[in-house]
Amino acid sequence: MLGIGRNTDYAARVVLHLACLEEGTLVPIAEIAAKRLLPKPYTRRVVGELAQAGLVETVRGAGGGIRLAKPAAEISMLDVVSALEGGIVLNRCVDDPKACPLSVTCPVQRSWTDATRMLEAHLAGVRFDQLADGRQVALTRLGHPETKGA
Amino acid sequence: MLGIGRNTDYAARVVLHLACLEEGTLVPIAEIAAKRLLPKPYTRRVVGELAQAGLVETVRGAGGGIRLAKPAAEISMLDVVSALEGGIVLNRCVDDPKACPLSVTCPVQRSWTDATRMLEAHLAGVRFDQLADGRQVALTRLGHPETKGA
DNA sequence: CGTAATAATACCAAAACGGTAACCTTTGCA
DNA sequence: TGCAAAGGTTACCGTTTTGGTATTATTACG
Repeated sequence: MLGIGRNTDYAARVVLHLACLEEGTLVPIAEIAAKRLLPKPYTRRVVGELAQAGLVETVRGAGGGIRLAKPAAEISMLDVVSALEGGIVLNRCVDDPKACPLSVTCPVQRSWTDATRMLEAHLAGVRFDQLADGRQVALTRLGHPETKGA
Repeated sequence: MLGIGRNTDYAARVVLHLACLEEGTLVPIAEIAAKRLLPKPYTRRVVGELAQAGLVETVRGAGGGIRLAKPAAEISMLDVVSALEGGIVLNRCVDDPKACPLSVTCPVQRSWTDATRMLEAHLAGVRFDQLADGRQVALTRLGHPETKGA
């Protein structure tokens, strides 16, 4: 099945969680993992990749945690997918035309490239401020009284 | 990297090869593999999945081979991807909303579904008669004198 | 019956996936 | 000063997938 991995899914949930909070709120990874029902140790690695990609800032030490590195409106789903999956390349020849020795006259290559660009454009249009819109309330209703910052 | 596997790529090349020929032309798998530079034994397995999906017909025995099961115009890239990848499901929750316990109020789920549908629709619009358009000539120019049927 | 072809397996090594565990480093605070 | 809370890093683990080969049917033509 053509699709993303769990890590990308988890990353999106982490970013969404942060986007739902007051801008700049610092939250420990463990708390996010607990509230969003993610495996804690794995989530730490995932967050590491989000940080490397510059989507999230981390603060070490007691009282530390993570926060968005920029406003939610400036973070798209494509950013998250790129950070975790290393980009969208539907077929090898999209990245490296020489991967296929018949590429000179290959009409399929063009088709893969078009599809890739279209998917990229669509995901780039999905921004986390939209996704987060009024969602603090929802989480609270799910049985997590204090969203710590909301 | 988010993308298809080699098998799907190979399958597309096989279908393209057949689409370039006179409708109904029977070609041995070995010949396609040779001309399109695909690993022979692997290609046979791939063709098997194309046949199971009803995209290709096989004829056993001496003088046998494979041919398209329907006109190239009725075969889309989505058909090939579905046959080989088992469908497009960008995130697990697209197929099974209960996969994520927070799905009730999850705005991201909608976003994955939209992206999936969009990609499907695009690939469904890529049909092999378009791709094959006038391509017999090209193959011949690449140094394969007789395309056996063209 | 022999040969040319696909069908269906079984097998394989290597990589990726999803996850856990352990340990190190930094930091705030008593 | 020293503990505890947090993230950083690394190693490991079992399972699945990937990409591919080899083998053994089975079918059909002549």
